[in-house]
Amino acid sequence: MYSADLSGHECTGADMKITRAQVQANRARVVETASMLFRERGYDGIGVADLMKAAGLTHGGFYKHFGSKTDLMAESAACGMAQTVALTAGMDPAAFVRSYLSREHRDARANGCTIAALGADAARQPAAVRASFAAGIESMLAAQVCGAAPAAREGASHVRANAIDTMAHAVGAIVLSRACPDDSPLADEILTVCRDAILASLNPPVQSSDAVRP
Amino acid sequence: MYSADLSGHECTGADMKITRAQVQANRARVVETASMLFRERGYDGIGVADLMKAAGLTHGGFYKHFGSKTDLMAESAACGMAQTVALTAGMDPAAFVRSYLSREHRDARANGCTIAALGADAARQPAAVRASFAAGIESMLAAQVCGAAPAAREGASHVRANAIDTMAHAVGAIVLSRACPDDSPLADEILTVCRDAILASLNPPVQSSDAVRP
DNA sequence: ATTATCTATAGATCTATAGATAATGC
DNA sequence: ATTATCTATAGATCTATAGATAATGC
Repeated sequence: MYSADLSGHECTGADMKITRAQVQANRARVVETASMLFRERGYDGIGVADLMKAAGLTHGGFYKHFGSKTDLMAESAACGMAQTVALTAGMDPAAFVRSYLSREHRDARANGCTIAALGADAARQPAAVRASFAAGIESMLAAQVCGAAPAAREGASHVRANAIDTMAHAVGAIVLSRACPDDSPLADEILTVCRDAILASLNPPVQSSDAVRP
Repeated sequence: MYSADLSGHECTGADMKITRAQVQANRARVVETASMLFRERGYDGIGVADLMKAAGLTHGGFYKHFGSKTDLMAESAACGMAQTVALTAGMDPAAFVRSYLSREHRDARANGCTIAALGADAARQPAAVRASFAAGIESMLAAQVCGAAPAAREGASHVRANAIDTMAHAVGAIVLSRACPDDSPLADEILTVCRDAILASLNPPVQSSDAVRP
């Protein structure tokens, strides 16, 4: 049901057994599949058997790769956040904010920000999962995702604070907008109001917009 | 397990049957209990049987009160958000922000903001649940929770935008902080950074703080 | 020989329903 | 007579494990 065939393994159903590299690839595929399906349905919204099936495997094999479903939550969260860091690396802050607070991002949970999709779920999970989230958040801050740049004018010590603040602001906007019904005017209003407010906070308050010209 | 006895019904175990008013009270108790346990454990984190037990009833009776678990999600969300509106009514914006972005609120999910606890869960639920969230968000905006006040200086049409923006900002800070491990320095840093940023946004940027004096 | 995967299953759960029981309200 | 609650259960799920199978890697 969940879109195409993520499985990319060439060996057909019956003949099982597999090179060392295939084992690694199978494992990685489970992690990537999980990172998407967890974002789509929540940690309690999909079981080990369905995750394995979506990755093209049977569920009995799961425990040869992972100690528990919780372990996979932690690993797939790291995978999802690394994906976001890679995807947004080198974006300028305004471009990042525009893309993060877009309808496209809001409506594509499975490939969107892991924190917005699963942060609240993570709060109810064991420490290992939350540690993975904290590490992922730090990696986003280090990558200066979330537009840390403008704070430079106030000194380097505020760069981090501004990045944290912008990240929280953006995450909250997506969470709020997603909680509303599809096609709800409020859902879109939240997105545009917050997008404009965050964009405004990226620019020195008094400065006009001609700084954008090269 | 879940704290005291919410049940407040005087009739002891065996003798069942109950006045009209008791029926209403039983139903209300289920809704209130659910609004807390859902916030604590998520919509998929507690079942109908345990909810009913926590309310002092057996699970078979559930479907005489509610059409489905989904119906209870929608109703208990409205209950939780009405509780927050009542609790914060008349607070000035700065006081609200200080209390919302406190460690106490972050660490008390069961009695805290329904949107921060369940907004991401709601996104995966049927339209009825999300409609309840949209209505609850509107009621918070109408109550000028989230510090709409300072926008007045820019004209009434911006009051609503500022309230939306502040709500998203605050929700995101709680979601982010809760995703981190207990006692994580990052969890507290997120809270204090965002609290200060939101408080600063409540005051005219250039103005000093002497306006606080009566 | 090792091990990744498979089939099959144990033991808990979960939502929802069916039918019995006993008190209210006409 | 009605109905809120109870006990009991159907039918699906869920996590995790046990043991069989078959290909890799020494």
